[in-house]
Amino acid sequence: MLQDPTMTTAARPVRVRIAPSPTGDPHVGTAYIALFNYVFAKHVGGTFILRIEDTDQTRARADSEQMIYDALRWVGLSWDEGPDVGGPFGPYRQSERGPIYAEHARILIDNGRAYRCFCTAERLAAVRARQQLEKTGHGYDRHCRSLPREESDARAAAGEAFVVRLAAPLTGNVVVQDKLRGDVTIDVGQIDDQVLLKSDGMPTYHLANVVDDHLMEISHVIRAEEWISSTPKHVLLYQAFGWQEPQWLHMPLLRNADKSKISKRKNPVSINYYRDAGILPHALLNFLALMGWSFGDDREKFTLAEMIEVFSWERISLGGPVFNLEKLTWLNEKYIHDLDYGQLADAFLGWRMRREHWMQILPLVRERIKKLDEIIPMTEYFFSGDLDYSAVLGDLVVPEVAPADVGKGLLAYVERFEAREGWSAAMLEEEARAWCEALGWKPKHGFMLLRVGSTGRKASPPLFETMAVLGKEITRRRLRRVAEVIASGGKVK
RNA sequence: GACCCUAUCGUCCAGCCGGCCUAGGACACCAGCCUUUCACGCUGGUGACGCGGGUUCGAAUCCCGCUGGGGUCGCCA
Repeated sequence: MLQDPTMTTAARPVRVRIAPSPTGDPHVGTAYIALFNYVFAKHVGGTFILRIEDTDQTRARADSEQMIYDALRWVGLSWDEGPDVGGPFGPYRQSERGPIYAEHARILIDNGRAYRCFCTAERLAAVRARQQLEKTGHGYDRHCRSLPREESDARAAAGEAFVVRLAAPLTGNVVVQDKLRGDVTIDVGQIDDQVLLKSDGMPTYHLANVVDDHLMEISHVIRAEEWISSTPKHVLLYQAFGWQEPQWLHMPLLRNADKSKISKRKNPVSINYYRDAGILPHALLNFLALMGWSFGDDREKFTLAEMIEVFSWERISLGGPVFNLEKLTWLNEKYIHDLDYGQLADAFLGWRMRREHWMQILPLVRERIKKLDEIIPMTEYFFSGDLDYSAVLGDLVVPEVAPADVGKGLLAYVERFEAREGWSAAMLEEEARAWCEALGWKPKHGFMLLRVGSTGRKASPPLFETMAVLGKEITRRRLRRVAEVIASGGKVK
């Protein structure tokens, strides 16, 4: 009788997870991977878990976690276990699991599969620089690996700062058995003595991920392709602990039009953008399902329930799918047309027509209207996605600056607010003034550019208040797009 | 650069356990029909197996090489 390797994992209850890091806007890639985890789990009657990977103290953002919950629920995905709903394997927030990681790092030090490293950042930089120069190997030079245990213990006890590193095997191969791609064999010479525990006592992704997946009894790790090259390290960790590996499945990466990994420089990536731009949640989810997966017949529009019913890994294709806004829009149109009038009214009123949204807009226009009938025409750009700039092309200029440079300049402003936390009129204005100064543009020219770019008009309520209400997602998209319009001389629509 | 993944229309997918493929569907694009307008809808069209070697009676389908694309090389995830 042949042994089916999948039988061993099939025997385990299926438990899968999405493990986003709360470092910014809820990413469309998170929804994408969450979808496949969710659908697979539901197809086999398994459990879908949400775990928050917030081990990077410096990057975690307070509002990000809530936005992830909201965005995932908005598209229609819900989890059986997670920080906000609890569950038997908690806590589900890694920042609350510190002692667990420390304990496990300790286990590895004791069994010789990890060691303390006291190297300073400066020494590491020097090592890296020399490797660069001599074009020799790469990675940590294992300087501290041979430290006697007594010395290591003593220095740690004395309070010297250290990290814990994986003692990767020096010879041999590691095989990653990927259910989607077959066996991937890597020479251990490629594997670095990866940091497991940072000097602040927090684990790195590699340790936290492996420890949590094991403790939470995750049966299948379904994640994006970008993780495939660190998977051998994870396999090594499972071996070091003596644990059973989960089944690995690496999904293809969503791409920009130029095939690079999807990024906000080239594509809207925040789920909130699609929401604000008028995309229906089910349409977004359906579209994501089409990225790398096919229904089996020619069906392109289907419900989550239908997808769950017919789901199979065999229908995954591995080429990186380009996220195509036009096709999303077409699918969304189908969803809109299938709504009855009552549903359409509810969808529309629940969208940006909400009272809270009007309460932000009205203070900007009240002084500017004489009759109620002026409100809609005057505020139309608060309810649009992309704008038509054909009538204002002549105003998208800065005196004595070439269009290409005007476009580039505009992008520089976007970069500025991207680098800032929060979203407020005050911040936007501060950056705008500094931006004009840096470019040597008169504020009136720079500001007009921002005004026309974000509203499509020469006349608007106070610019920065307006941008604040428009929101980061819409503003970013419009400014990036108008930069293209300018640089192309109006060719891009 | 090293390692790894990947490769069918511009884009998303089907086909890939070899013949039924003069390669199918969808988006976009073009043309026509419908229509007082616009849109929807309908009909048709343009358009791809990256290249080179094998294996085979026969290859988009299997094997090898090349090339292209992507990812990863952090005390970020």
